[in-house]
Amino acid sequence: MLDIRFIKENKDIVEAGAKKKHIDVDIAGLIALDDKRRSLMAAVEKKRAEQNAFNEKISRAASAERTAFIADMKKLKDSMQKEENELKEVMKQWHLLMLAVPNIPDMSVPEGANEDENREVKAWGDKPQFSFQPKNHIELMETLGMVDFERGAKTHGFRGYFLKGAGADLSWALWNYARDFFGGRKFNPFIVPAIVKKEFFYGTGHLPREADDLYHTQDEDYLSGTAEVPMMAYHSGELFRAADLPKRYLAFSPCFRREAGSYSKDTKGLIRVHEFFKLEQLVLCEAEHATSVALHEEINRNFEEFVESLGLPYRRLLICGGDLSASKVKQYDTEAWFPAEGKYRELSSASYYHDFQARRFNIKYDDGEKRRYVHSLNCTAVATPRIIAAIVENFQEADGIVKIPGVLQKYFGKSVITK
RNA sequence: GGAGGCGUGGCAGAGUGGUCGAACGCGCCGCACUCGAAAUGCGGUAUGUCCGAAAGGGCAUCGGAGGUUCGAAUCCUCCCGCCUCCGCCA
Repeated sequence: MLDIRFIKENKDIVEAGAKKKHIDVDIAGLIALDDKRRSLMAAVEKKRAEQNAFNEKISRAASAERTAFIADMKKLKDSMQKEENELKEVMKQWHLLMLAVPNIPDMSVPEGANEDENREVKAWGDKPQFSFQPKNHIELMETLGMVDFERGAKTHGFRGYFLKGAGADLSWALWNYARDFFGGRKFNPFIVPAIVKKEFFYGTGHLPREADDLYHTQDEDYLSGTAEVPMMAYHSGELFRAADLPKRYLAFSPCFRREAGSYSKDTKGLIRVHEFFKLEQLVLCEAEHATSVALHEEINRNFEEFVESLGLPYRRLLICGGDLSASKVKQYDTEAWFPAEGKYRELSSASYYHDFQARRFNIKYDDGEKRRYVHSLNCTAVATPRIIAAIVENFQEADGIVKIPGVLQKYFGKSVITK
């Protein structure tokens, strides 16, 4: 959600932003509707003022006089009815249009129609060179008894999986390592609900756009695909002091994604699954662009350093306008190298939103002079099991065993996974 | 799941149809008194939105959404949350 005053004063910027994101939105129509909304409000409020003034008279009047006054008031009320109904209708349309206005992408976001035009801006690490044909994570993990897809499909269905043995242990090791790694960077650990009220998905921007990709319950609640939703909802409607900011959270939750519309993609393995676990970095900060930018770089670097500490080769993608969702200002993805496939796959996504989400969640802070909406940002800390697939593929040996990265060994308890 | 109770400003707590955006108290801010502080006295102290250069003014808001009424914190309906008891349960 943008500020209507900002939209009116910066019509060209808003329109150019939508165009860069390849989103159609009628800004001129919105502005015309807003003029209508304001004139209707003025008319209705004037009559209400009249009515309020009269109410005082009625309460003071003697009963004979009162009857006459009340008759007058009935007339006034009837004359108000039409404008009130019109205003209600205009407000409804106005809200819909306001929700449709996308956030403005940063200058540094490249032009581009879709994900094919995302820009690689950095690559780190040496891709492993194997003297043998590297196996994919499916074969490796099945052989090492880390995963069971067959019973996963039997139990859950398509995309189902069980992690077992070293697969389960490696998950716990990664969570615990991440908890220590990010805890050392001033993040507060949280375990958050995954079943969340529908309204909050509008706040983050996941609804209405991604409705098909979300599971929901018979109570009309939704299962969140990321802890970003409950973690933002946690502070909804709250007011901070500037001194309390920034807030840094490390939120752990199960994540549920229907993966509707991607039925033909990644149908095997642990890359694309219906449920997984994720620790997410989420930050709320003061409403300064420079602060948002600095924190965005920081939380993205946090993840890169986490991946570097594991020794996984990766690249950083700068997401182009056409692939940037409506609510975001800018996004980096971190992709790890998957040697068996011979390509990079996403491990993390770091985004900032300015006050776009905070307006919808009504999260403010008092800067000493006035109340302002906070800025919000988020970035993956670690998502299992996808990162496990990256680890086993990169650190496999000729005999099918997998070496555990040094930093993980004390959490995993062993330095190698063998049959 | 069943039964009952409750939701008012930063806190506490009145208010059951009419000058109620809301008493009293606490807290907080300013001023006075004081060398200073405490105590005391006086004044101020919600949010959102619209108009306005500003001063100021209008409107809305008593958990949320609707409704009844000339008029709703107060009455009605639905929803949400909290508390107590019963049931069930990791």
